Amino acid sequence: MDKYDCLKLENQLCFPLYVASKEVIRKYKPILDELDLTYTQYIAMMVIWEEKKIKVTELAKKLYLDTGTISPLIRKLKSKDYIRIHRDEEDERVQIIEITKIGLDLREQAINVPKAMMENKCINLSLEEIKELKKLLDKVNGVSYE
Amino acid sequence: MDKYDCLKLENQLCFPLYVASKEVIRKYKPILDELDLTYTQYIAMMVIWEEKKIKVTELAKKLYLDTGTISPLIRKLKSKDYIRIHRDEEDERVQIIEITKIGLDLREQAINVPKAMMENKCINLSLEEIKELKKLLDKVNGVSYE
DNA sequence: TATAAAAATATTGTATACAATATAATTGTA
DNA sequence: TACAATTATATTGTATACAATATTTTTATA
Repeated sequence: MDKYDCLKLENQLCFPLYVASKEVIRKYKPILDELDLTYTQYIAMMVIWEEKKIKVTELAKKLYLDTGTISPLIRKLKSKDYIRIHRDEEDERVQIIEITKIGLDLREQAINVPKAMMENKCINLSLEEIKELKKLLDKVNGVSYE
Repeated sequence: MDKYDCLKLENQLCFPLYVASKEVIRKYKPILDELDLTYTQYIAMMVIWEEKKIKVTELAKKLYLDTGTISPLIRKLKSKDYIRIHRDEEDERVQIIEITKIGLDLREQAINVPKAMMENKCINLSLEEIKELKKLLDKVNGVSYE
């Protein structure tokens, strides 16, 4: 018990958080490789599949991503023809993302991703623990349920 | 309730995990800026402060980092004179990291980092919740207590 | 004891991330 | 209605990350 205890890796919350995030994303990789998607591209597509049409700013906000990350990300998704991009006629600053036919087809394949993660037991927690973990993380993120 | 529910962002565990990790690291930034350390450099220094002397491979293992990440990381810490690096005489492949005087001095300043994170209420959880969250994350990471 | 396998690093390539800065379009206001 | 403030994006710079590949040294084995 000395004054340096607060600097021990094992006493941090941030570190297991950082490790868990990276390790879970790493487990997605072989599964997402089959869809030619990275993890970041996958969560972006999740939003786009849901919304069909969304402004770049809204997408960035939902994903908690910076403009410097979003710009090349949507360029990439566009180059894969999963999305189309056009300017808003009402406001020329705004870019609107729209899902393409190919993007929608990808969704059908993507349904197997969560299934595969489950089956490979990629997260070693019970359903109860997963729920509890998600609740705590949402609280950290300031996400509230109504 | 349709077949696409499993692809909704709000139904994922990975996403709040990914967001929480990034957001917590982002909150460290202004505090670590004063020590001229990035988050990754900070957790590396935590290990080195504790061990005083450690092989690169061991450090990489403790931090769950790839050789492609560790190599430039230790180069950076060396350029800041926080560490010294020399080859193991027993095994010429091995690099040994050692803390310097400057590196040890930094530790005294770093003691204020966890304090500052607390005081700024950077993580909006009770002590009880933090403990529970850490326990769940450690389980995800396959870390066990004895 | 050659030689294959393993271990420790380094390097290259691709993809994030975010801060800071810049630019163009829009909106608010004196 | 000029002009400042705001908004939406893009770009640049720095730092991660990890997979794949290469190199050097050590160890294991035929």
